[in-house]
Amino acid sequence: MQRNTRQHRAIRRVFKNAERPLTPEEILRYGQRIVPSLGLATVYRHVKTLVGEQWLSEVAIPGGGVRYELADRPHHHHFLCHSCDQAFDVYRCPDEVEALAPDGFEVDSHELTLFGRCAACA
Amino acid sequence: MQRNTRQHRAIRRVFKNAERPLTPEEILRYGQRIVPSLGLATVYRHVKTLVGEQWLSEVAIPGGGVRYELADRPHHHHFLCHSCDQAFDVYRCPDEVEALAPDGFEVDSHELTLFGRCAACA
DNA sequence: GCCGTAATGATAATGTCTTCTCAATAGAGG
DNA sequence: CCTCTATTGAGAAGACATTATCATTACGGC
Repeated sequence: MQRNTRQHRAIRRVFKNAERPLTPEEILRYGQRIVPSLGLATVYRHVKTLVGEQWLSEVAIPGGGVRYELADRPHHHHFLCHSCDQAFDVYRCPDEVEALAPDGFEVDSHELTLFGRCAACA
Repeated sequence: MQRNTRQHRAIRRVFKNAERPLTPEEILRYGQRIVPSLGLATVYRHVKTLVGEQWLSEVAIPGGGVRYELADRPHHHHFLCHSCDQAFDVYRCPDEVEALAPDGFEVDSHELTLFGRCAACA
């Protein structure tokens, strides 16, 4: 991952354009619009590297598969549309979440996922 | 699943005693304390049936595997300890969660998961 | 433009979780 | 207690996501 290949540029461009977390299949699909020959193995290879470089971060959504998004986004949560199965960002967060844990439990992070239908599907 | 077998009773007892969501492996381990010969296939068979009967419900925790819990529990959320990898219940919930979604999005459910160390591990 | 080699992409292999198969076992009605 | 057959349990098989293999391609320094 030291050469500046078309595939590498394409994958980074896909994330720069995306406003939401993407699955490997979505990355492949969008990337192939830029480099039609792009293969799934290359997607996985670069995603792994980019996560290691902290350029991407993993998004774990209950029920859905693993997704990835730019690591530099501020704290936020996600919405999963059960109609089109796409994930979206939610930039609002309930306060005092850490205080919800039972006594004696140490909270160091939290995930909030909303489920329903996105604006396009509703 | 019409006969009242030792295995069936054991699996239901495990859930009645459990205060937290269990993975298939945990169900197997606890169930074998009651019926030592219990096999994993039997666990999966009964879990599937019990979910169909709405006696159990699936708990999707980001990052962790699938877990199951009694379906009759009131609305609550979960805590995943990254030290012992056990899930726990959290019976407090932030208000107005549904209002967090962007305009035009219809929310019909939500999941909140806290991560950290449980009381026993902290 | 050439060359060395990193990157690619098709496919095989892997790992993990879940379900299927089938001979042996054990509920439960008579 | 017998008999019928649903259930069990061990292992095989399947499904799925991710990673490894390796011949081919194409960056990029010279």
